[in-house]
Amino acid sequence: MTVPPGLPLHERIRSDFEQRILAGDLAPGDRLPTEQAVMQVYGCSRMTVNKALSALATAGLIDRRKKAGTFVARPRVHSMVLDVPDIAAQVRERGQSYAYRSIRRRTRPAGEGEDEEALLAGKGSLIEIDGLHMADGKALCIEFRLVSALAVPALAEADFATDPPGTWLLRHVPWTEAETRISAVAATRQEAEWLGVAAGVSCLCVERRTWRGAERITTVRQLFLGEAYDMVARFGPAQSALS
Amino acid sequence: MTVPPGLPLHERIRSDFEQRILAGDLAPGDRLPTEQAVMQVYGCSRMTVNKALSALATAGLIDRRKKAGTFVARPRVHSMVLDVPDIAAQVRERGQSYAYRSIRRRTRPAGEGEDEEALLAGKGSLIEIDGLHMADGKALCIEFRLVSALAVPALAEADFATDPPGTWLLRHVPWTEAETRISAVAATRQEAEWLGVAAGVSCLCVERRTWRGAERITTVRQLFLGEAYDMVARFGPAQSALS
DNA sequence: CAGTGGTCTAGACCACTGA
DNA sequence: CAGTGGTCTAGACCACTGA
Repeated sequence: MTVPPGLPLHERIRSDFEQRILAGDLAPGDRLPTEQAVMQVYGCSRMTVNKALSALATAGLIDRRKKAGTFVARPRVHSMVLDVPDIAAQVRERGQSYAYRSIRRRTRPAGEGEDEEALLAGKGSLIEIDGLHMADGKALCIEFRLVSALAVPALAEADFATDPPGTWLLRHVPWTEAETRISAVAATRQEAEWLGVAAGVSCLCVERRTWRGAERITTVRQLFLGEAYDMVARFGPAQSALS
Repeated sequence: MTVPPGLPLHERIRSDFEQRILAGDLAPGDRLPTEQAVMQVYGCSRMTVNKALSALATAGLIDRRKKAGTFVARPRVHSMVLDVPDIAAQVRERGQSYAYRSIRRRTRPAGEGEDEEALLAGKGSLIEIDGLHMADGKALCIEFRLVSALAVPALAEADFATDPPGTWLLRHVPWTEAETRISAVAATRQEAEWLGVAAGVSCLCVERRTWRGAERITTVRQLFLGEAYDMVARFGPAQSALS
């Protein structure tokens, strides 16, 4: 009864079990009461209980099996929520000035036989956009981007004075799927020169491919100065699905 | 009617709208039919429609506002699902042999005044576990770990012959929250020596802090040889909540 | 075969909020 | 104030699966 009364009943039930699980009061493998039992405890209908427990099952906190019952799930290791930062916003948040500086922008045919480029271009050509993300006038990240000209016809008239290409694309070509690969590389001489550091400096390399439905939109390779940048991933057992 | 009949109705409704959204047939900002309208189309009760659309709202594909209606959401940029790899499993998947090689294992008091260590140790001491992840006898990753002795008393008797410390901890001390920080660093001379490479080589640095409820469990810093390793993050608009 | 969760109905009252 | 989604009920039938 110390619970805020504004909360819907199904959320209160969900939250109650969630807390008992997170506190370790209910350990992995433990059996939860049946829906019938929970109904009686909360004095509500079965649908309300089902809604609460289904949410926990979707979130991966519990496993439900017919006849057997409901059990606290083993924690899953393999997925975390990764915050993908908006570079411009993040730079400004730190109180620095942000700027995008273009290195190259041109349209060209896809390389012959190169699967990756051909896949991206479809039956059209490629738009190549390379540039630097600057923080307080200093290079923070160098970015090499390829965009399918067919998929994004409006790009020809795009101006990156206000928004860098990534932000522009997000605003104009909503994507549905993306794949990001993260690794560490040493900057090549050319890359280091653009970044204003010595060749061989360690960089965080982010490669991202983006789709809209089945259609490939863009491929980008970003090299961040390793010390100046990092990414944070958080995990609460699929909390994102709950709140 | 070409739909597999085995699918529950609410999932079919959800899937129908999901596909129309992902295909771009319904664009961000577009309004979906009201629950009343969907009821009539599918010839079902409102609860069934509500279950389908609520799932899409939870997944972030649609926004629902009273009186105004239901709308296709703008794609969110800021969260992706990061696959956190189980190093041992991943090495074996590549057909290589996996081994964990201990470098150091000892119990010591927390450093004085060091907030991070003190926080982790609580009122107890720290267990320090450093080691190498080996693939086919070659070092792939060096790992520096601190564990709260209070939080994990069973660790004293743990044997890492079969499972490396990370896997052991996961099996024995289910965590509820973790925070991962990813960056690129150059290996120090000492680190490079353990890894069997030249000093200054670029490494992917993964730092993770793990909680169980409010209690800190472990802190780990892993240095992967950048070329030998990468991480993949995928995004479908919170698909994880759906499937 | 009996207990459990999965699904669905046909209603109801309400809070919110845009017209 | 009227339309919309949020929540909840008191039932029902069913599929699954462990005893």
